[in-house]
Amino acid sequence: MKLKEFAKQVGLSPTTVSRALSGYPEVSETTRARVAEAAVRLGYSPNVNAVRLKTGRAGAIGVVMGRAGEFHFAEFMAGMAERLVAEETDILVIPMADPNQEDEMQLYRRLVESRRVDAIIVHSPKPNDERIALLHELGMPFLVHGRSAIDVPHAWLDIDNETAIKRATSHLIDLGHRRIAMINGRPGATYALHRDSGFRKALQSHGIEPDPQMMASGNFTDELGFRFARSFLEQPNPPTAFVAGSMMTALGVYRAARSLGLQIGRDVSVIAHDDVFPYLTADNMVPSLSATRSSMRAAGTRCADLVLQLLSGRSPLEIHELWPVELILRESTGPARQSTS
Amino acid sequence: MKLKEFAKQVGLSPTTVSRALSGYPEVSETTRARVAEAAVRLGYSPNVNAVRLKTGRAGAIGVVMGRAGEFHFAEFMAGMAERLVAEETDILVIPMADPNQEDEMQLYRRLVESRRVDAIIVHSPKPNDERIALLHELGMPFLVHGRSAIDVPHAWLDIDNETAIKRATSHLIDLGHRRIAMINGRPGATYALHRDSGFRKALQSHGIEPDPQMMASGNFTDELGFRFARSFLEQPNPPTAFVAGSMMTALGVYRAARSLGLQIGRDVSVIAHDDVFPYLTADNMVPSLSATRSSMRAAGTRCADLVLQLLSGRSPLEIHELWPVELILRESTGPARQSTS
DNA sequence: TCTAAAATTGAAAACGGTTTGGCTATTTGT
DNA sequence: ACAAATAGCCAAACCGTTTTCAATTTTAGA
Repeated sequence: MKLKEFAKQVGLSPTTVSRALSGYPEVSETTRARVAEAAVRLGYSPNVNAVRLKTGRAGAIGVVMGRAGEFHFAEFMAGMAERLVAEETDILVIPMADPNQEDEMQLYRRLVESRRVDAIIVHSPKPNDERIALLHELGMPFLVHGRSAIDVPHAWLDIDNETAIKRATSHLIDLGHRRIAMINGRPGATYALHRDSGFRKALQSHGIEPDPQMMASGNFTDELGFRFARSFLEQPNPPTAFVAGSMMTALGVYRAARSLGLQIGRDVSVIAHDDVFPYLTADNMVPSLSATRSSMRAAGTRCADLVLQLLSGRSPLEIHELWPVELILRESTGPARQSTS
Repeated sequence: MKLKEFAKQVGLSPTTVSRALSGYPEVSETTRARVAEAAVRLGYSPNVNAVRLKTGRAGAIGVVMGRAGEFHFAEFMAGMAERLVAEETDILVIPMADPNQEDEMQLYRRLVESRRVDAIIVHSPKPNDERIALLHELGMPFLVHGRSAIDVPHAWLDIDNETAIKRATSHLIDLGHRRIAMINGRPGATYALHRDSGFRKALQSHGIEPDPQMMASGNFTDELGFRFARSFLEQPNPPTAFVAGSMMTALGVYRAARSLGLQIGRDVSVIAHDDVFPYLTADNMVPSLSATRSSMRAAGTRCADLVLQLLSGRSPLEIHELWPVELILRESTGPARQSTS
């Protein structure tokens, strides 16, 4: 059913019908009601592609998905979905071919030029992120999930990784731990740098020298958690506590400790960052996992909200949100045992 | 840069330029080359919305995302992305408001009518799935990931859940287990029914009566895995083996067994279904987890491929793929211990 | 009651491409 | 050498809306 045909059925011009449905003020209330009723009855809905062509709006916000198949991703998108379901906006997932730098820029450029999305959400930015510079230059509205130090105005939402990890680390120090290992995320990303910084600051303020032998970084997988933890624990002077980057990493750390006969919370303490997944909860681990916690889903919802604000004209300069992170202490952290050496 | 302007620059008519870029045969090779070069040089690319309006193609395939934030989802999409990155097609994620039946139908109906997608992938169908009937009725191309018994022609790709679970269960029986618990997925979905069926058939062919006290189903979370396993193990006549629906469920089962001082692989055997996640691998668990395995990512890639075939005219009736599932035995399964009763 | 202003409605021009049908030059076949 | 076929290109119609601008009807003011 096309507008023209529908308009004829209702006995009005396409113009008026269009206005009635789009809620313009210059159409009488009675007419609007009549049109609305007829639309439902006859099952008319405007052709999206025509609307988009005419208005220039794409009705979608874009998210570029890397190859790594991050488990955070689904949760973030579920959050976005929660907000977007009420709007006439959907999520466009753009597959990224290779982690190749140049290709990625090309991808963003094409994405912008193709006008398939009204805005883009950029994930895990680096301090000097080319994508941000590019999007700004191209005039595409975008929001950064995470932070960048780049000297280009942009909207962002981030969690306070530095403070979170600083508090977590300080807490371990307060418990008497002096040899603390750190398993961080992908090197290069700002969030990893912030966590590193929080970690170092906590140590420093207690006069402890960070030991590069006990600091590692990589993808958030149980495998890496295990490998790193295991290798650290097998060192001559092993750590008594771990700060882990994710729930999966924590699973690996638990496994490593167990495999060496160490009891978590007594022989070794662990704090991890928890993005709050419905399928894997820190509280349920054995022993329950102390964690810095911030809901990925909530972030997705809020990011969607902010993007919508951006699209309705709010300045990117006003959109900066730094979310505090909870520190939830459970059984995986305990006082440091006396050194046996 | 618009077509008209670009055509003028190249010194050709819009018609010829359009044809040259779209690869129509009635344009000479030299002209085509010239146009292609100029397009790159001048940075011309057709307005997607105009193309879509004219051709009626949306250039996207739709996936409806439920609220549950399934962790499989991201992996499946990553797989799709692998295939789609080469095409001019992207993934449209449609947020689903409520798990409300009527609303979901309404959502699909609107999605089809809005012409935002060229095809839809339907997940976790039920034996008599209304969505399939609806999409068929509306004439929207779609592919079902999973299976349905509904009497409507449709393309599908599924893994052989029944055989997988049957083999897994049979293997446990061969090891001497007689009391085997089953923790299945969301009731209602065909895959869960197939698994149930495989489970029962294995028992039956060995003359074992399934015990409803040791069968449960629900979301794939570690929490439910733990709860069910724990309650089963605390029964007067506890199971000696578990068939678990997912990796997360298995984590919960491991936890439950440990919490009761039972050793996995010796006191209790566990087999789970593994969708192959990069961040949580069965091989790395302690003890390593025996599993029925099938790559979710590969399924995503193949589904994308099949949808593209569907769109280029292949009949849905020809598209039926049933993938075999590997059974990988590791340390979590072992011979049943003699009953202590 | 009559006119100016306000409230409604419509006709037609975009939006930016693709594609039908027609029109010239070339080839090709005999 | 000539008719028929083929290549290569273009003008114009069309896809289904939104929106400008103008026309018409009501309402308000004097």
